[in-house]
Amino acid sequence: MAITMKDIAQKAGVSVVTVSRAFNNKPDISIKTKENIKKIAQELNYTPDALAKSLITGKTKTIGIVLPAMDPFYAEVLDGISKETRERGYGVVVCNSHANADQEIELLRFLRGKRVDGMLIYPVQEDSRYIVELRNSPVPFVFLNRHTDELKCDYVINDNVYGAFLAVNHLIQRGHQTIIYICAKPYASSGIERISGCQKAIQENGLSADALNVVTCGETIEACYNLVSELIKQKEQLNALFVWDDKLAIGARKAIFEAGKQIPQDIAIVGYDDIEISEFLFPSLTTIRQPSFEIGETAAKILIDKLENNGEKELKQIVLKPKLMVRETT
Amino acid sequence: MAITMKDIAQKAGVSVVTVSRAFNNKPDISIKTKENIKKIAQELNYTPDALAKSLITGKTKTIGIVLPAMDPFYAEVLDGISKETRERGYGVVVCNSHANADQEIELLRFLRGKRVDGMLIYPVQEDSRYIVELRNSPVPFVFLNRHTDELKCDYVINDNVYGAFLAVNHLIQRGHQTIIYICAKPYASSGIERISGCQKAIQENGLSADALNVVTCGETIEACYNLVSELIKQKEQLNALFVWDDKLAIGARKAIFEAGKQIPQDIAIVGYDDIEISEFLFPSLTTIRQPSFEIGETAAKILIDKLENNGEKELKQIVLKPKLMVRETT
DNA sequence: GTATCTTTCGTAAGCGTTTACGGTGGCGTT
DNA sequence: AACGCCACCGTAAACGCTTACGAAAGATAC
Repeated sequence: MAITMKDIAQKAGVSVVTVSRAFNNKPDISIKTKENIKKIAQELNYTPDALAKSLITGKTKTIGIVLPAMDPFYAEVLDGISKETRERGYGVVVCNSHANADQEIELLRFLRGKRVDGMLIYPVQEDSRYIVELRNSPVPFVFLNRHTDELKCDYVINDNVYGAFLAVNHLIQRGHQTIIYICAKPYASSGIERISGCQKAIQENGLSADALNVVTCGETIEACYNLVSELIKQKEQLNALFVWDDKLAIGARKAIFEAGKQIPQDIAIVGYDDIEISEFLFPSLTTIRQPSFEIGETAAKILIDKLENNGEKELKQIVLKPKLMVRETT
Repeated sequence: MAITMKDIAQKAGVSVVTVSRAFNNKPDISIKTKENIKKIAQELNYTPDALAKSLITGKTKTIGIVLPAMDPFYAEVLDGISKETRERGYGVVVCNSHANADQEIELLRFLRGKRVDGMLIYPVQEDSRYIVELRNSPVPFVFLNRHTDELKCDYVINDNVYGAFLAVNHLIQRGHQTIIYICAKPYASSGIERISGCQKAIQENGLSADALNVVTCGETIEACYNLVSELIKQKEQLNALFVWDDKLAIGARKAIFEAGKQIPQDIAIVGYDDIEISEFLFPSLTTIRQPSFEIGETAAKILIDKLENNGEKELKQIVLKPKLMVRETT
């Protein structure tokens, strides 16, 4: 059994209430008693029971996080969240939905059960069940890098339209006339927006709509590797690739090199995210930098602000601008 | 305010106890009442308060996880843990110590406060404060991929001595006479063991001790990139590199390519971990595969087994064998 | 018709905290 | 001597749930 306040109270010859007050540094306990209590707590290696405390205060000082996967990109988002929550005295419960809508719902319930004060959610968006789940939930939340018209809520996203525009525009300015977009999640808000960003770049540069070719791909490196290998075999004029994210771009690169083609001479390639390794690939990867750390940090800030001034009802919908990082693959 | 059993009890015209019993499917509640209660709970979108439940049962059905960082390798360990915990009905609270001993201690306390049933710990091992912290803690735990002589406890590790041996032995058999080991954590158990594995390979192949050169490196890709760039400038005979992990190996590759050298013709390179992207680099990375997923899965299994048969006192110390993955960089 | 057993439910207590409120004793004031 | 005040601490109730125990009602037995 763990040590409780009762044990300390007994040993100190005071009541449990006095012990509680001593820990919370209330002014109506004498300094002597406080010190004595703290000394005894130290000796017994007492750890306060956060469950009991939360039960009564109604606050857990914890926020729940739901991510669809755990890869370098999400890790950076998580670091941003961690930084902010740590500074503000909050703990986090991180959950991985494995990009599965069922598990996502389960996790939402799990976190509600744990009475987290708020949630940061990177929804899968396979279907819209998560929306009814959230609508019926009393727990405040902020979306990470996703939004939906079906639910008015706070979010922090990067401007996917603009990001995709930057990528395709850059490829066109490098002289490419037909561009293939390898898209992993055409159903998610980010997918839809990026496709429209691609189209915008095509239009503004006066190319015809069929200059853009959107291909759907699985979310593993291997899937992208296989897909690009196939594309190279089939298409004669494949010379500009915009890939869903940097991770998949690694698969694409491999397929290109193995086909004996040069990057960027034969085929140019642009990724998305700018994860840490992108800069250190050889040739280094041209990509669209998402402010991943900042997305996490900002979302956490908005959520905690909201938790602490309960009044605040105003929606915060932040759109961060991505940035084109021109490197050696274009 | 969230819905409680009291609300349901009122609406159903029964007592709170009956509601509790209905949810736990006790046999002494009529089927009719059970169904009615469950229907009402559904309507009100009731979520049981896990805090209150845990307070009284003494179990949270949650295990705490402390990781020193969040990168592709740890993500795989985490996936292994997730799989096992999910199947056994446990939730997880994931924490990142940022390879910082102070934060690690804080997290250990945080998790104890949250009354997790057990912990899975990947200790930083910068100093030994975590040991006294754990010694004074009533919470069962299992170490992930680390161990120490100072504390008799359960762990699941990969055989670092053997892994390093495989790497260096492979380089020697490829004809290399002098080998540089770029080591990131010479103080941790894994670091110490890998260095000794390197030495063993040197000895068994009849080379003199100074054929091995251990260099300490920071833990970022950039640090390794800078280090290897310097090494190339300084050393004439640098032709075989064994690098701490695959992530750092990416930095090393870049430095080598930029210096105009070829891999593996001029310089051969072996990594450690075999993260997903290693296979898809070009040239693909020869590396030592750690069974990362399995480490997480096994550790979780041991911990939960221990939690569920309280009797079990026997220490489980599992050593998994790493595997040499020969690819194109050697 | 009484005794006994079953089924189905309620009452009371408690998990480890916090918070509102009340009480004691010592001191200064008049 | 009576009063009030302040510093310090205790009592009681509550948070939402579970568990042990008991009780009311119907069913079964003789």
